[in-house]
Amino acid sequence: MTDSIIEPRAVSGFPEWLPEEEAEFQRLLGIVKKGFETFGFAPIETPAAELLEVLASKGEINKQIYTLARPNAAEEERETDMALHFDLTVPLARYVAMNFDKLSFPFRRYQIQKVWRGERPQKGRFREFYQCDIDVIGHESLDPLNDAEIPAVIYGIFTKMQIGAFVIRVSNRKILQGILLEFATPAEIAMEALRIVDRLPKIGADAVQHDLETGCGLPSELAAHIIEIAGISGRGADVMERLEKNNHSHPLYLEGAEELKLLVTNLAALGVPDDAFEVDLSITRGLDYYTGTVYETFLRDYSQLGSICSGGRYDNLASHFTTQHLPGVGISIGLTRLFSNLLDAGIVKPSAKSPSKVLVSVMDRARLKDYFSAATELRHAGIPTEVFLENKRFKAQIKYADKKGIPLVLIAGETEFATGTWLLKDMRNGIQTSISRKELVTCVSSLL
RNA sequence: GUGGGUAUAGCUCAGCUUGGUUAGAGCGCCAGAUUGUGGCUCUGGAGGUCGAGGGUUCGAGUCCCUUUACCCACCCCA
Repeated sequence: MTDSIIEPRAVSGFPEWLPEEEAEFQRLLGIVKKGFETFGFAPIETPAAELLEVLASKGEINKQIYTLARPNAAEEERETDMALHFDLTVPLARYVAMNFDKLSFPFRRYQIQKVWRGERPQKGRFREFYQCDIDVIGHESLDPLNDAEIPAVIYGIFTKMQIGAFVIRVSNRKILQGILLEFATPAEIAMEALRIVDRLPKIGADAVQHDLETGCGLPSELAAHIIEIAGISGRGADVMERLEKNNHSHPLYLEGAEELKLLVTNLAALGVPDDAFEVDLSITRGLDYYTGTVYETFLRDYSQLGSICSGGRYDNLASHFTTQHLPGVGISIGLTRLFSNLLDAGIVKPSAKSPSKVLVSVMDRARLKDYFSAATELRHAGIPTEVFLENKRFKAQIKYADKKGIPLVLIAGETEFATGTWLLKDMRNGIQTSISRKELVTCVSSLL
């Protein structure tokens, strides 16, 4: 045996958590899952790998896509056409196109899976991370009411997470697009202009004005007007009022305003309070497949964390895979990034290191069967229980419960066996109570 | 891809400017004080090729060069 050990190193950008952190992550994951299902979204899972051809359906192969390879495979059996999915939208498009005849529309699905991107990792940016997606896919058409319901899903989830005040910001790309088209801006230029406007909060009005003029060739008056409109934000009703005072008449503009109004007027009934919602016309999202409503969600006290959930409406999900017309609307929560930020900020705290609620200590190894049957009773009652199996002093057993965050310790030695009255110690306050062996489950339950 | 920074104990870091006995601290870990009781305290202990390679020097954790890794920011995004 060689005495050289390989220095253990994890791949940068591929995060992993300690048990007490992972438990918290799983708790949040459960909230997301429940939140999605509460709105009738059905879970699906697609493979980690797709054919490169499928992932590259939008034209070029994204620089950030990882392919799969077997470095030791013989030359002739090397597969180079498999790649890890980069998001969940393209796999969804493929899935819907393939199963079109078996799915019922509108199709409401959620998908919580890891995705992989070849990025340079840094704080809050990973190469492997969880995306939690919901989408509603319509066939031929999808009512704008679907757009209105999405904020309610988001609101429900982040409220349950108890991660502080947050705000869902919503806009509709058709509004700015309509204005640009009204002034005869070519479609591609309009698209580019929206991308620039998206950076308004980040780089400021002057920089955007400059970029719109020099980058897109917009007349300075139009650029200024776009910035003015994009600068509108606030309570839904107030923004709608301001928009109605504008005299724009382009059909796209009117459509966008109408859709936004539908969303705004239904929020209260859908359970989204005013203080968690804002219309912000500067939100356009850089991605060009969004065609109408767009969403971004921020924590009020930690806006520097960036958007914790975003998405929007698109015209046609799977135009590369089918001739069926499939409009949709969806959002994605980047749970890994959110979780890692929440941990750093101390908004979520690591939980206990073990799910165990009871540690059965073993004082007398000759009575093992008594300890095991007590544990079995507790387990049958659904109470996570472990028995201390190592041959160590009692002190070490108590210490173990303390370190693992196990709240209750069941104790029985010579005296207890003699009287049939065991001890139950509550580690949280140090209080130790004598309990009848027969009432074990009842007593434990009442302390949990 | 562009620009900065860091690398010393399991973890967080000091030591480097002004090179010089056995390289330190806090936390964590193990043991004991208390052989049926954790957290607090005290005592003791284990644990380091000072990222790697080369150079300068009588002598390098410290100075110089190379290299690798990681971190942060930009771009973009979740």
